[in-house]
Order: sequence, then C-alpha cells, then structure tokens
Amino acid sequence: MARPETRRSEGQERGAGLERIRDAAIELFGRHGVKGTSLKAIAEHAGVSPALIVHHYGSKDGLRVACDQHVAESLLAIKTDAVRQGPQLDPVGMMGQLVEYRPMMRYLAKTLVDGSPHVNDLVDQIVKHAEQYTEDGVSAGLIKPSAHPRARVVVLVLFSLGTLVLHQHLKRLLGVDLVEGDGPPAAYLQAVMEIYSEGVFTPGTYENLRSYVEQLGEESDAKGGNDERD
Amino acid sequence: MARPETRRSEGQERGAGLERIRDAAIELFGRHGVKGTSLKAIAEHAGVSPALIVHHYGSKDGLRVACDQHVAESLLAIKTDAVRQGPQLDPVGMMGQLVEYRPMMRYLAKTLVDGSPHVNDLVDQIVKHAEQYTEDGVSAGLIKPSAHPRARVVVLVLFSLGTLVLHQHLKRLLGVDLVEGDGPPAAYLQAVMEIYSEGVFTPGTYENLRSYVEQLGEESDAKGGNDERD
DNA sequence: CAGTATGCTGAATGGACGTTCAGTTAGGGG
DNA sequence: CCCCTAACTGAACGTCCATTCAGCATACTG
Repeated sequence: MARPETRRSEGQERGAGLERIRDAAIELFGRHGVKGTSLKAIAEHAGVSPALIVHHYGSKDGLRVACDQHVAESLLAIKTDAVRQGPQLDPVGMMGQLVEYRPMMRYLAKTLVDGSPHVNDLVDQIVKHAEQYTEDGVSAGLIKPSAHPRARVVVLVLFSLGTLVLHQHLKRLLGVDLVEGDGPPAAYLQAVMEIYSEGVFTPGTYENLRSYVEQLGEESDAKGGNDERD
Repeated sequence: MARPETRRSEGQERGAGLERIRDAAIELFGRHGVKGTSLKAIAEHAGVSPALIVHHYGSKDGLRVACDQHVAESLLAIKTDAVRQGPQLDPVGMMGQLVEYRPMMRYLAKTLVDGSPHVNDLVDQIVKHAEQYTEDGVSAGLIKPSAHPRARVVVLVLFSLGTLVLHQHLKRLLGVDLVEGDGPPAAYLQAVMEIYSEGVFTPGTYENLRSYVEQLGEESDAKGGNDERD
C-alpha cells in the first residue's frame, strides 16, 4: 500500500472509537446475543480492529459491562426524565417506539435473561420508579389500591418486561412489534388496557379463588421462606 | 426389555445413551443456554463421549432440535392432559412446581428468547389451548368476555411466559421462585389474581384511557405513516 | 461360529475466538 | 523540533469447540 494522506477509507475519524465501538456492541449484542457476537463482528461494524476493542475495554466482558452501564443509564434517564408518552399505559412497551432507543430495547430484551448486575440494577430502579408512580396514581384515584402493593408492582413490571423479552412471539402471534414497529402497538395496548381496566375474572370467580389463594399465603407464611425486601 | 448385566466403569449401562444425552442437554442448555454449553460438558454430564452425541444426533444443532421437540411434546402432553392444579390461575407459572418438569421449564425460559420453530409451535399451541380454555371460562361465567379475545389471550399467555423467562428477577424482587421453589409461588399468585380479578385502573381512568386507546386503533387501521408525538 | 450391525471411544482436524504484542501513525505541548 | 502519549493495527498465540475418523467391544442374526 502506498502512503495515503488520510488512511481512513471513508469518513472515519481518529478518536471516534469509544462510543462507536460501544454502540456497535449494543447493536450486535442486542441482535445476536452476547455469546453469539464476536469481537471481530463488532470491530467490523464499528470500522476498527478487534485489538482496539480490547485496548479500550480490556476484554469482551469489559465491553459488555460498559454496554450494560450505558443502556441502564440511558434508559433510566429518559424514564426519569418525563412522561413523554401521554398516558403511560405500559412504559416499557411504549418505549420501543422511540426510534433512538430501539437498539437499547433489543439489548435489554436479550440481556434481561442472562442477568448482569447492572441490568439487575436497572430493573430494580424501574420497579422503584413504578412503585412511586403507582402510589401517586392511587392517591390521585387513577389506580386501585392493592392488598399487596409491592408484589403488584413487581408483577406488573415483569409483565411489561416479559412481553418485551418475548416481542418476537408477540409479533408472530398478534402482528404487533414492540421494538421495530413504526407506530404504537395498538392491538397490544388495547388488550393490556382491557385487562388492567376490567380485569379478567368475573366477581364470582374472584370470591372462589380468594379463599384458595389466601390459603396459599398462609402456607408459605408458615414455612417462613419469604423475605421482605428493602 | 431385559437388559444384560454388562458392567461399565461406574454404573453406566450400554444403550441408555440417547435419552440420557438428551436429558443432560436439556439440563445444561436450560442452565447455561445453548451457546454457553459445549458438547463436552453435555457428554460429561451424561457419562459418554462427545463423539457419541454427534453419532446419535448428527450435530449440536440436531441435538438442540431434539431437545426442542421433546420439551414441546412433554409440556404439551401434561397441559392437554388434565387440570392437575386445582384452579389453573396461571398454568405456566404453576407448572414449574411439578418437580419432574423443572429442567424443561428452565430450558423453556432460556430458549423462548432465541426462537426455534419447535418452541414457536409450542407457544402457538399453548395460546390455542388457552383460547379454548378461556372461551369455556367465558361460557361458564368465570371469565369476562373481551372486546379483543384473541389479543387478550395472547397477552395473558405472554405475561405468564414472560414472568417465567424473567423468573430470576421475580426471585430477586419478590423472593418467589417459579422454577426452583418448593411450594406454590404464593406472593406471585396473589398479585396476579388481584390484577386479574379487580383490575388495576379505576373505572374513571378506564373511561379516560378508552378514547386514547381507541384512537390508537383507528390510527393503525388507517395507517397514515409518521406520527410525531411530544 | 462367522458376520454384521450398533454403541461407543480416543485421537486428530480445522476453524473461530479472545487476547497479546510489537510496532506504526497522529497530535499536542514543551 | 522532539518527545510523549494515545489511538490504532496486523500478525501471532493458545485455547476451546464441533466435527470426523478409524477402530474396539458388545450384542444380534443366521
């Protein structure tokens, strides 16, 4: 090779590596999973050499941690930020509509399952946030009070995150894409809203199940295997 | 059926390989994911050599397909089988309590995300099953009728599968383990039941959101294209 | 008993991967 | 200008992995 004045072939500048690498990693980790993505692939996607990634992040795992942190911070920032979505029916479900955050949503959907500390922190804070949000809703008379407030919030958040994780199935079964769709996932939101508004069981069923479930509660109390958190 | 008494090194019998290998694979795939499990590890866990796995299943992917099939068939069998659990509040959530199926639950929880044809089929059939089950419930007056029956069923199934997939988080946040727990996941079931019985939103909120969500439905029907929201 | 199919293995192969390293290029401050 | 630092690379290394292969041992068949 001759010695060109600018060695970067196409518009690539020196020093833009760190973020570019991290974003490429989030993109590919989100699409093919961490184990399914090689440093070489990330390097190509970012227009750098594999060695540079290690130089910057120490190791593949170091890069993964950096991605975790960045995704957690970013998503938490816009969550805390504002109620950007009108009524926040299903915050997590709606967030995929914000185009800029789609790669992070994909990343979340993939990494929520193999559990890293930072992603766990993110989930914890989403729950915490939802707890506050729910309490406010109860005070404002928008949300019904609950006999098990914390458990309800946790379950609601996991419902929401769960459908995000399983968005491929939602797409296949309902034709609604939480991550790639170009509009609000209407059919999904309609169903969710109906469930959360009207419930699913009839009042009679409620009464029948109540005794059964309360009995469960007593059993597990007797066993003493339940620890309250925070 | 009588097996000859050939002693292998340590209690291992000849010819017991196929199932033993497949079960070991389900166990390890479920614990560490498919990409995170080597044939060597499976071989050791099954007490055979890696070569034998390939001999039987052709390739790692062949083994994976066999696992998919077996898990799908088994779980579908007991689902179709009977209502073994008293009131089937959350069939998927409760199924992990059946000790014999725990490895399969773990396997499901891991592989639901990276989507294989057989697992997709399984999900489809669970939905189909739930659709029937729900219709019956409606007829019997136990379950409220829905304006979007199919969407509601899909969402309910994905809620259930979603919490299964995220069972580690449920464990961390609520101390309830859907897969390893030794009793019914009481706190989880209580919350689920409350949500499904009473709903979450107050009637007033319902009315407010109704117009919003129905508007979504119209938009997606008309499909105008870009929607900018502040 | 001979022959063959089958369960099974150890060793070898080739490729992919994460990581290391020596060295090159550019930039900025003295 | 020189030197220091930091970005960056190609090549090499060692490891792990899925897969192949030749061959052994056992069981079945005629």
